[in-house]
Amino acid sequence: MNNCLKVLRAERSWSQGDLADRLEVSRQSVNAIETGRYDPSLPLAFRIAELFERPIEAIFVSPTKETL
Amino acid sequence: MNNCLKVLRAERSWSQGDLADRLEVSRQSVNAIETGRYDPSLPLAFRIAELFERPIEAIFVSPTKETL
DNA sequence: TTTCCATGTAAAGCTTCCTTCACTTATTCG
DNA sequence: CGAATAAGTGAAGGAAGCTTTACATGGAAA
Repeated sequence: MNNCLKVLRAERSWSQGDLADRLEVSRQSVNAIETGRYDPSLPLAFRIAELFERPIEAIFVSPTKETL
Repeated sequence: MNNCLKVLRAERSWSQGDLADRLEVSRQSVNAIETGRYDPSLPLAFRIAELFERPIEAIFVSPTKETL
């Protein structure tokens, strides 16, 4: 599943470690999500959405809704 | 995590099995999510949101946002 | 160059999600 | 009554998310 975590993070000049601390997950988890190796759990997706003050749908893009 | 799947499903007079078919998961998964035994994965949450034509946040309620 | 920080990734292990099979209970309908 | 459908749950196993430890690479800055 595509996402714009990297962009949102860069806008704030946060490292992956900074973001991981705020989300209370490991730096490797943030990296894996950003590089598309796996999707976050729903609870983690909610924490991410709350942190960036955006709806989940504005951060993660369902594969069935990708632009063609 | 709280959700209103059961209500949305009842509004359409679907059984858990009906909903499971539309989501392409097992009936037990639908039941487990409805009864709060576990949260759906993010991809499944997207399919649910698309099926009911509502944002994820209108169906699932983050524990950090529950009404007190 | 050397040091420092950010990033990417691998391995092993645990937890959570999801499956199938199976059984139980309740309700409805003939 | 008996038959059928819906819902809830348990067990066992596979897949995915997340952890810690560890190492490699690249860029910035001294």
